[in-house]
Amino acid sequence: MTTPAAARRARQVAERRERIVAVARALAEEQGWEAVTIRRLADAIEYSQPVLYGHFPQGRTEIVTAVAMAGFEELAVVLSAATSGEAGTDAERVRALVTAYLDFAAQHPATYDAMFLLPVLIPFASDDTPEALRAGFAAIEGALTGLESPPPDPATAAEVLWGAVHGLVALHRAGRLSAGNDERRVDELVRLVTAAVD
Amino acid sequence: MTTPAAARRARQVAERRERIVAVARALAEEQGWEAVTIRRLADAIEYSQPVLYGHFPQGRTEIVTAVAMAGFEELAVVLSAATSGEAGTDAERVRALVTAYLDFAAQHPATYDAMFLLPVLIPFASDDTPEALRAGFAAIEGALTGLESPPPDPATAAEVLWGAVHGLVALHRAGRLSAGNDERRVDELVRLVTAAVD
DNA sequence: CGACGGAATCTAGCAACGCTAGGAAACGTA
DNA sequence: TACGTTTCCTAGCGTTGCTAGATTCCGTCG
Repeated sequence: MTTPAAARRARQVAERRERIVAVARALAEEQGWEAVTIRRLADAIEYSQPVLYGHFPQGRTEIVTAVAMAGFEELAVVLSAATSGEAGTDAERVRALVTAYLDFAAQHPATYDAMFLLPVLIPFASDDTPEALRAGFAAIEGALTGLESPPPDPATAAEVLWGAVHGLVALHRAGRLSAGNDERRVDELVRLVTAAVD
Repeated sequence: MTTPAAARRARQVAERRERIVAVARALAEEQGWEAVTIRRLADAIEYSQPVLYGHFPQGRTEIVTAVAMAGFEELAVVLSAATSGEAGTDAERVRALVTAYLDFAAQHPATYDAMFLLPVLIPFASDDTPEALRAGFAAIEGALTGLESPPPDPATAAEVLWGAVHGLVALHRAGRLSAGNDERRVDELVRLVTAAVD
């Protein structure tokens, strides 16, 4: 049986959990993930460190995972929105998708790191891959099947396009790409995807 | 002036430095970079920890950098070799390049991480970028300019292709791509690069 | 209302990390 | 053989993630 008090406690616990995730994400975006330590998080939420392990038994990795999951959900929304508009040429629609992805990565670098760089407790490419990840991938695949001459294997093509965009993000953020050339790289990528015919 | 004794010492110092780098790389490939600690390296070379800081004043990061540099030199060789054969169709030559890159990443995962994932003390996309990095990039760019219908902006196209391949490596190693689909992804990437016409 | 019992929370500490100051030892030179 | 420099080690600082055990709080029930 659930007494009112227990319900209230459960709510408080959930709220505190959210607060931890929010603080972790904000701190990561402001000062990088190496600044996100259990001690600092504990200070921020004004509890002792063991409390954090009550919420996240797997420790720091599980907190990073929570931020990553939030990011995947946001990214799925962003990509779906970018591909929902049916209008425009092939190139315009692909560009909208790519740009949306790049913008997301640029606006939330630390969150993006949690999603794609840091070790995290999410089952990928598996049967129980979370819905948000499937949705994001589906948006990419959908954009490709909607092309005038769709690729022969859309699922694989989606993986490649995803890889290409992720690669640009990774190299760009690591400072490996020529500066002030972002536009041209997008042009080139769009050209590759849309100009390829069998 | 350099006495014979000093020359011998210099040689010994250089050898020990190489030994540190070799042990770090081997340990990283066997157990991952998180297992590469100063204490363990010191144990392995049978010296105390401060000795390592004599060789690498910037600490652990500088050791990772040394491994990364070795990797960049090897990668440049591999890519040059893959693009040197003039024979074959466009698709075959691009495939050779891509495959060489993917193979290198698969065979030296930890080294690849040092080169592209971990924080490192190398000036990228700058005037004093090391020669090995330029050479690797030049190999990619060269393969593209050698196409039947070269891309309008080869340097940018090389960045994009490099990003695409790196993205595939990154996603693949993070377990984000469907298993047993590697061949098809390469097919698709080659298709994109070679089938694109202005 | 008051005492019990379980849950929630904190204090304190472990082992490991990167890194460094300061003293000891080894070695080349005179 | 004695000096002085270079090389090296011992010991320790501050930090990390994480946890065992004591303590405090709080809802429930007599």
